[in-house]
Amino acid sequence: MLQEIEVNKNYERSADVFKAMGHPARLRMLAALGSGEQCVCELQKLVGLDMSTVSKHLSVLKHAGVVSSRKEGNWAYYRLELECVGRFLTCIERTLSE
Amino acid sequence: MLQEIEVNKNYERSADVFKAMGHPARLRMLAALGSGEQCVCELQKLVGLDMSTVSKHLSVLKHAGVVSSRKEGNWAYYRLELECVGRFLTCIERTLSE
DNA sequence: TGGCTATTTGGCAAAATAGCCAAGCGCCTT
DNA sequence: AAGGCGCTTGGCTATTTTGCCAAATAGCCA
Repeated sequence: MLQEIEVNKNYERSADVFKAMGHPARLRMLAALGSGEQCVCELQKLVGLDMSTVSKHLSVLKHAGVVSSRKEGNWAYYRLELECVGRFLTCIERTLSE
Repeated sequence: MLQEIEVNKNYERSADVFKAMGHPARLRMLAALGSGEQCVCELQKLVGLDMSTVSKHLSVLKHAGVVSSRKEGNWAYYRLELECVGRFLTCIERTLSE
């Protein structure tokens, strides 16, 4: 069943959320964050990109409101803010595999 | 509640879905398609962009598997394929408004 | 056939994005 | 204080995306 969706609305903010998630590395990091917060160093190992690139990716996600971060000593920990990511990702994969 | 998300997986395809949805005009058209299929001409009036631009936007969505299309006479009708869009959009808006 | 309509495609310029390296910042340890 | 570590920021280039116009395609109707 489809829900009621408003057409006459500003979709800028929501589009930013989608855009933020529209990158394989960012999506993989979000998947990892699904099981709890992670430091940048772990996420960097996961995606195998330059640390600075990872940092910028995370900043995109943070700006869009998908994740939040906290500092602890030298480390920065990122956490998922959008709790429905997993469900939607599952739905996408189910649809794609049809 | 978060679902189990696999980390070691190819997120290229899913990322393409998000990327496709990551544009205000495309998101607005998807919102419209939430209440049933529409011809390109209607969607064009909705977003107010050049017809050719709208056509390209729709082709992005179709390529990603978010919508499908059928031809009938002069018209092309587009339909939503990803049924969870509405739910996710609602979740995003709820999260953004916190 | 010819003209009209709806849509798609090609091509282009402007803007946005992704990746790296180098440099900077703040905290920690010595 | 000095150096190391984790992370972020600045800057650059290469690539991708967006939007328009113009042209092509295809169906409908007189």
